[in-house]
Amino acid sequence: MAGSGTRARPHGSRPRLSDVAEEAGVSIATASRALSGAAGVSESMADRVRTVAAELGYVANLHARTLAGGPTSVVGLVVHEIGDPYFAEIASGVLGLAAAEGLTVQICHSGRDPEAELTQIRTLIANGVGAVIVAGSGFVDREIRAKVTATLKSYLADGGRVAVIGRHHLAVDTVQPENDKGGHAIAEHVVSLGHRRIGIISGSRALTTIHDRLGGMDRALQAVGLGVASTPLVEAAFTRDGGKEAALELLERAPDVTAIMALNDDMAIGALSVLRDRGIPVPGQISVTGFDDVAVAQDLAPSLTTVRLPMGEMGRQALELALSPAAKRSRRRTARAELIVRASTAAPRT
Amino acid sequence: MAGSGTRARPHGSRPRLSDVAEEAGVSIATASRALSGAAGVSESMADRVRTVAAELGYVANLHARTLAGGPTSVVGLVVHEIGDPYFAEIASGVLGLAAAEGLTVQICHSGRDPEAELTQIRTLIANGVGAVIVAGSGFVDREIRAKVTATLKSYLADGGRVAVIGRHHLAVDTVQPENDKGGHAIAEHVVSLGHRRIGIISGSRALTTIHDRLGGMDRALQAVGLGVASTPLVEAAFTRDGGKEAALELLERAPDVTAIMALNDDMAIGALSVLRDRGIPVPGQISVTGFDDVAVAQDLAPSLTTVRLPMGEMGRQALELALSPAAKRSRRRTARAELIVRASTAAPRT
DNA sequence: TCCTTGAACGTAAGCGCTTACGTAACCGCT
DNA sequence: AGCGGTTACGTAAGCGCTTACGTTCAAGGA
Repeated sequence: MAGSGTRARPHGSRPRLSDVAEEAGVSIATASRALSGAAGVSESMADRVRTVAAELGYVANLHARTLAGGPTSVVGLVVHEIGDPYFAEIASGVLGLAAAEGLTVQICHSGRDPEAELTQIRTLIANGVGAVIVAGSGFVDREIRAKVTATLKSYLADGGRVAVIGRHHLAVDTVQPENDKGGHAIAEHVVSLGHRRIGIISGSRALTTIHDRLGGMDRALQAVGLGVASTPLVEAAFTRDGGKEAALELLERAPDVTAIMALNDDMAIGALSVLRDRGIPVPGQISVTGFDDVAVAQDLAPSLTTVRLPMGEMGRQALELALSPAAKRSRRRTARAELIVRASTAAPRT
Repeated sequence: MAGSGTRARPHGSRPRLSDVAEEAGVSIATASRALSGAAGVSESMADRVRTVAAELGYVANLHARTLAGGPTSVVGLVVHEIGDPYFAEIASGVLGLAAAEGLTVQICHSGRDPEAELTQIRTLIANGVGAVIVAGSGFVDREIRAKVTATLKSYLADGGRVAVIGRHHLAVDTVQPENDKGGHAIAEHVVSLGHRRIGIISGSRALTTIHDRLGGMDRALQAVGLGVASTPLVEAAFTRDGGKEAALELLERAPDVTAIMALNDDMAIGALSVLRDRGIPVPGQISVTGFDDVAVAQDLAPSLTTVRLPMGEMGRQALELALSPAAKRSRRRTARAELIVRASTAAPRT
């Protein structure tokens, strides 16, 4: 953990609190109180100290402050992959609010590796962040989940704050997108268009998000006598390339499908590219749907029918939860899923 | 800066170095040396301490370590907007290498506001990061630039490490994409197809990146008796919506253009959507080009002719520079620009 | 055998802050 | 005038670590 770290500068030319105090002719205790807005300093004195601090360009040393028990001003954010638009937009929401609150954010991305995620959560906690936000689906794996839960619990017990996005089984503050409802809506849209030979391209079912979305889809399919279990389904990486792979395999296994539901937009984009390469018209021959409504979904050709999730807002709310005083019971905010019908879906050819 | 921060937990149940030392029956100095791999401890003793530490689940307190003069393990990254694929991919490169090196990354995004950027650089430095990476075009504004430079210089003088991406005028380690060369390549491609009535949609020229890209384009245009100065050019926000706006205005001002060069992919995407809305065939009637080659460029319809920049690699290299020991002279690494010809460009109708 | 030497470990002094507690001055009250 | 109660500030004890400097002890040279 240290190895390649750069060495801290010895003193630096940065003024210290003692410099400010001396210059203002007060004790460092008074200076500290004045600058932190604590009680016990006269208004005139506080003003004087603040002025001197400004003149000297004084900025408190975060490490010293935190070590001494002051307020923390950094929060941690763990995502699967920051390069993904889904997570990038969540991060953007978090960063936006953080900046407004004068906080900075430490971000880790796990590359979708459960072990790495656990390690990173621990690292963030060790780094002394005041709050941790974990974004992205949890892993179904019992053992990992137990460890994550235990880690977060003990962090909470130590006074840390935690919020998760899309992981409703953890008993902590949660921002939960309506994965089930969204899955239901999109599947219902597809069947209501008349599709009955439907294929699904999915990420790993080890992700709870997938599980929930599939659950919603299943309900809609059941309503017309189908079901996820009896539907051709291919699992692949939850990415564009995974979508390509899955689409290829799906077309092989079930060449007669009239609709393909992808479990996120990235996979749908991959599927679209495969269909384009094959010269299969969308939605003429096959309809395609996504999930998330990443920014580019509207710019694809055909523009993508999908379920919109307010990613930025979700990030923002997660931070809000994390910043609000801890509650006895864990709170939950729901992020609405909204069906966005665009040009990639149509009734099947008869 | 403090205000909304959460309060640091008082003790927490986290084991401290003294706990490890006691358990192992040594002094904390020895324990510290053993864990940091410093000399002066016998191998057997070091092993014992490490074992105990592992058993106790000991993780060093970052703040204490840094305050005491240990190595820093967090680096700062400043980008314009983390939600943009361009910056998200840079961040992904940084995070990837950082994780491998056992470092964590504090990310700020300025929302393209020069003042905010300066503030955030200062905040990161105040937070005690060991290195800061500033990504994204610099602002041409003299005053701001001087302040940024001064801030980074004094940070460097204090032993901090700095690397910038795409800001060649700062005398610090730089990863520089070939903006000029890329601009030249794409413009040359367009004119070589036969286009002579070309429009440009651009972000603010206050960004050095834009300046450089336009410079390259100008050289290519000059070669056929044109030039940026005599070319219809619309400035707007460096985003998808900015691209829409700019495209609308451009079509009004110069309805007879046969090609539109956008200064990044986001703007090109916006332009494409306007053209689609208007029913203007691309590239049938108007060719469109972008810049950056964000992931979705290949998935648009038509797929986008653009200039590829290795964003992830740029981020990675920036961190590499920042981690390598400081050199007397500032180093520069060049990120190659590569023309990617896809389906959005064609010869003009005759 | 005595002294030098260096490896191995302990002692303790901070790093720059926050804050519990102590102290002095001052208020109004009886 | 004498008292308790504020208020405004100073003193000093850490927060959990790193590291310069001491100390101890075994090995080696004379």
